[in-house]
Amino acid sequence: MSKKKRIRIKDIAADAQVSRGTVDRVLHNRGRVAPDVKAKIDKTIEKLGYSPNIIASTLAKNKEYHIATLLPSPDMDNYWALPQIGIERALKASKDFGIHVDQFFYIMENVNSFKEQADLLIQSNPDAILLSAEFYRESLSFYKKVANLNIPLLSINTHIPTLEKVSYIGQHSYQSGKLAGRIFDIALRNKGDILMLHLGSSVDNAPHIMDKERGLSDYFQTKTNPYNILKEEFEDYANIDRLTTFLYNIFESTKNIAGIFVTNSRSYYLVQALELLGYHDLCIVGFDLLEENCQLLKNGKIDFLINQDPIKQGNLGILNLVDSLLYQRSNLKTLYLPLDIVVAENVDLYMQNEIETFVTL
Amino acid sequence: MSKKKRIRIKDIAADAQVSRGTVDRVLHNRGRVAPDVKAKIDKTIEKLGYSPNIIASTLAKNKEYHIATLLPSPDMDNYWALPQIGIERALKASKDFGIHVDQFFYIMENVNSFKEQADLLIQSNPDAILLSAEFYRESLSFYKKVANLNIPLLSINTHIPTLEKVSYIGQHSYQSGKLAGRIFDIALRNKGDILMLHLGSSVDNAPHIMDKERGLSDYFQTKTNPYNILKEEFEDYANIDRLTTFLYNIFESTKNIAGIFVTNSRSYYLVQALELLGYHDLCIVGFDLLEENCQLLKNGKIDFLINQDPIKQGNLGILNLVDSLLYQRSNLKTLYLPLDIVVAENVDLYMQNEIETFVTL
DNA sequence: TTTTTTTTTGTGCACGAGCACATAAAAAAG
DNA sequence: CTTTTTTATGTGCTCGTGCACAAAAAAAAA
Repeated sequence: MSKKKRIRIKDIAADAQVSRGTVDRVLHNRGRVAPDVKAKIDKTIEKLGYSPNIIASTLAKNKEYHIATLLPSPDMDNYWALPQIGIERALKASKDFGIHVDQFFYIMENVNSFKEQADLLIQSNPDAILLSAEFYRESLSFYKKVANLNIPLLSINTHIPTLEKVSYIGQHSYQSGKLAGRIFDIALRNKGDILMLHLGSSVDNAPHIMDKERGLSDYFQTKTNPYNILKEEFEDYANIDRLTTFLYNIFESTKNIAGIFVTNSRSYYLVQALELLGYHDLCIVGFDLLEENCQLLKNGKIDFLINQDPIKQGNLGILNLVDSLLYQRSNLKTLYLPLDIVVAENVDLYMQNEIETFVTL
Repeated sequence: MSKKKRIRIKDIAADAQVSRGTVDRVLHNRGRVAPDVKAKIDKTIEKLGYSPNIIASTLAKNKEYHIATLLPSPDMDNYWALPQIGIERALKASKDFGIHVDQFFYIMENVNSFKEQADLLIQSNPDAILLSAEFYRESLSFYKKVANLNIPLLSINTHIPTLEKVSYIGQHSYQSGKLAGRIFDIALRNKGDILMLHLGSSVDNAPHIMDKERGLSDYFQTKTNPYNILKEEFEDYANIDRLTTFLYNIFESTKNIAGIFVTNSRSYYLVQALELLGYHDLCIVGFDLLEENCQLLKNGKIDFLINQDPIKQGNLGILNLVDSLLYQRSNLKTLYLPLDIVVAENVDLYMQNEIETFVTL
């Protein structure tokens, strides 16, 4: 509760008996300061403990920053509406700092639209980039182009570990597979087989999906495994009839399935098909708190959802970029967000939080 | 991607052909403006869409705010070190806005120190208050004193619903009891009894603990309950020998206990005692990600921890008060944070997030 | 009408930092 | 020992808003 006032440049100048301008040059390493004077000022700064007033600095700089995002369009995939909420919230908090967000959307599962939007993004000449690269190969060439620009780059949702220098905020996909394993282990009690279901296309070009697969397998590798694990992929998931037929065939050949792991946010499609088939006692583990999924969770049709917090991904993604722009420190690093186990009893609390406007500072 | 510039007071003044000062008076309802002029300016504001630049406003106001906190001392109870992390983080983000945090700590389970610190707090004449009132009766009288001050007041961790006007950020205790019920239901599979254990004193003066109790009971009320639920309270929990004896007696009289629900963050004491007694196969559900608890979770000695996110409670608590001070809007409301189910497979992700410095905007 | 009072409107400085430019001091060239 | 060049240091304006005070206009009193 000491009553010390915040130290300003002016205070340092007075203490070191120089002008504000000289202190300013020392602080920003602009040179043009006599060595002995610089030493003296450095000492004073150390002594008084200066930290810049970001408020005043922002106002004085009067600079505008443009953050460009490159994400899948929410129109095609409900999941991608969630990061938007976080981005919006971050923008609200930082628009007074001169931050603008220019959004570029590509069509999920359409490589060309990715390339196209990527080029448009680069043409827009942004000060920082937030992206989720859903295509492994194409994203590599994008990274290469961006590398020369020397601007902060951060990826969410899809971690490409090949490029360590690119920082990432999002789920630890491998670990989420392991977590799913644990959940099945608790819920199934050594009875029945587990079906791992990829509802979507070109899994081989999406490393994060394969990581989940490995995670689940590895979980059971460490113990004497009482479960068989089946892997299936189905592209035309939105066609419920075809999905139903597809599942029917699986159940015909494998009678013992007790749990199904849907490796993305589309478990609500699966449930529709299972309803048609009349399967009610399966343990379903899926991802993400889409409205549809949550409803089924409450009805007991889905047992567990693993939340990868896409809202927070968007929110922290932008805020981190803002931070690195304003403070021009490259603090960007990789951050794995928590994986929340969501059941009927706590889903509302997660949902409320997602709707609730957070503090807009 | 429209290129519209941010509207300033100056722009409104120009458009309405008045001076900045007049616009300022309209914006702040300071009066002293001719009615027709005010109407004109209001229309222009509407037309151009002004929103104040909080950066410039903060700088110009040059005002210092003092937020006082009244929380249990972390020295007595590790749990209370966690909100501190969140408070520290919030302070870092908002100190440039002239925010100061003055902390008052009371000794847990010592009513007098609460009253004493509460008085000191009021004497310090704060601009806003963050508190956790662990004593039901005493907190009521504190609320009464504070009500006259007419300053923002927000409570965390302990919700006193009797006073609806006091906003709250924290766990939904009742729901956390229900969640524990569900967890036992999944893990125990209709076998054995559940011991609900309060490690601490004067539960009758701590409504949030009683809410957890009700939640657990109610969960099983809705279904044909295969479990017996025992309730026990033990005050001298830090004395492992005595705790061990206490538990020994319980197990002697009740042979069928399969799960233990520790209603606060002190499950690591329980595990110490259970080790001495040689019980290894019980399903333990506790609260909060204390270092000690997390270690036991990874070792498999604790099965589940429910995270009430005390860090976020402290963080959002302060940030909300900051928000209401800076924007002088009373946006304070009650927010129930998510209840995270934490197991060995996701605990590290929660811990990493707690250590990791978040964006300091 | 003139003077006084009241109401309305305009202006200038401050907040703290950034940056351009002016001035002063020291070093190099004449 | 000047003059020129280089280096070092100081000053003044800017950002957008808030607020005190000055100035002007209108209304009331003389």
